[in-house]
Amino acid sequence: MLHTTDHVVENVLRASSDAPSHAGAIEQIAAVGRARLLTAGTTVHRAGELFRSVFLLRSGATKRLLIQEDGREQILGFQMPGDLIGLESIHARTHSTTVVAMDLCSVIEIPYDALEALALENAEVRKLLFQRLGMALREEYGWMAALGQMNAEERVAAFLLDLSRRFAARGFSPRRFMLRMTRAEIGCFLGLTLETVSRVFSRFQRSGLIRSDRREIELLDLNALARLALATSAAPLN
Amino acid sequence: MLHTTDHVVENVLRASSDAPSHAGAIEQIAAVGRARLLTAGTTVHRAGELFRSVFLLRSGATKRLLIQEDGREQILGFQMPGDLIGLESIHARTHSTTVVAMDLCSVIEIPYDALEALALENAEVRKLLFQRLGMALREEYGWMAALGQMNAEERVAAFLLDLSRRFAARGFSPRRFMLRMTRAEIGCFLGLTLETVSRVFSRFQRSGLIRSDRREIELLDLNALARLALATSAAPLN
DNA sequence: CGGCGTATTGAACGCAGTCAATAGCTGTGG
DNA sequence: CCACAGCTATTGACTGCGTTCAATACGCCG
Repeated sequence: MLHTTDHVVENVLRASSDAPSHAGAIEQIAAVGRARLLTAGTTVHRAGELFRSVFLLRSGATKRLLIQEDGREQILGFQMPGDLIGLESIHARTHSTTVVAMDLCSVIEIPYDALEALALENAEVRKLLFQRLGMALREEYGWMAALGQMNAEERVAAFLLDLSRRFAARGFSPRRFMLRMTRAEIGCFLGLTLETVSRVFSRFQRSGLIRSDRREIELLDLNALARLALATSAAPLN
Repeated sequence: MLHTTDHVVENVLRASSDAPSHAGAIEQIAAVGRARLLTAGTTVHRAGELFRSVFLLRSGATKRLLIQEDGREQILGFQMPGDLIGLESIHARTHSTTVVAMDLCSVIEIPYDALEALALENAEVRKLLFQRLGMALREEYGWMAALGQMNAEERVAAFLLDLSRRFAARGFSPRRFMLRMTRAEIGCFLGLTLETVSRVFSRFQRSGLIRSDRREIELLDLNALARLALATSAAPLN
């Protein structure tokens, strides 16, 4: 009941992603791949590994991270069903980031050769690949602005609204959802500590902006949150 | 003598960029475009504008920025000769960022139609477009990690090393170069204030890491700087 | 029940921001 | 030629937001 994963599996086919593209192309891509099941904690791909495949996330949730030599790590984003994983390494030799399954994930591995062959004959697929790459870059720009300019409350608001928007794009409620990640992971993504994230959640709850009970979140005042997170990341320009 | 722009014009043909691609493809792309000259302060493209063209920077320097509704702005990166501008908006309706010339810039405007036609018949060009997009995304990941995890000194060190690496890739000295941007712009890029940037420069100079005289920078101890900026942004993994 | 991971909350500290004063460089006009 | 304005950079003093350290509570699963 509380798990959204199963629903996602059913919904991903019609609301494959927030990409402004036809579902057709993504299904054609999926058709040339092979399904894999990943348990929580296993990697989709790892930094330094040779690039061989792109992955389509069908169900579950993953996080992308960059691990520094000194051990510090930065979470670069969270992926949802319908997202393509590893696209940024196309025509590079190796992966530069690591993507880890946060729970049981169903992915479709699309070997690079098959993807290129498909892209060669299919204009829709070519278009989708560029769209997704460009979209990822534009989203990253938004988060860079968030980390560069916003204070803790604004970052958390932008984060919640981003999740809301992405859930909505997949046919789920934009007001009520389950967080798949810990406070520490949210902090690691937003450049904050887990304590600060927790404090902001509490503050938001006291001011009536959200209702938060551990991983369960309800956004009570989307407008107020949006006012806090004026940043572009929450409301993409394109 | 102190201006590097002229030299860049001569050098761009053989060291077109830090992209791991043949110069051939970039020249073929340039061939289908039309040269334009932009004075300092004018825009290459503006957020919200319809996407029509990609631009190849031939000489000069530009900055990409995201302007929030509340007026705050974040600099997302600085472009150097050989860089492609606007690629992230391919197959999107509009541009989401603004790119501004920081001095006299020579760019080649490549209309989208011409670029697509070229990409259709030329595998090298297709490959280059994916490489550049992926590279931009991976660099952005590095800067996101910098803003999320690094303190002021580490960020400035990473910034200087990134410039150094990019100048070197274009055939210039990696140890001695001119900054094209003000302290305020560096700060805006790194999520710091201009005062903090200035203080870090002074501290680096006192510790013998750099020699800095207004816009002129000499990196005296690249190793020490690299130790500060362990982050991936300065030393790409791929 | 007890142990472990996760979350909340408090108190004190410190890094970077803010405010402010000064200096230096550049170009302009008297 | 110097005076002056405007922009850029440097440096100091103080403040404050978010971190750090620490204690406690909560939930889940053996």
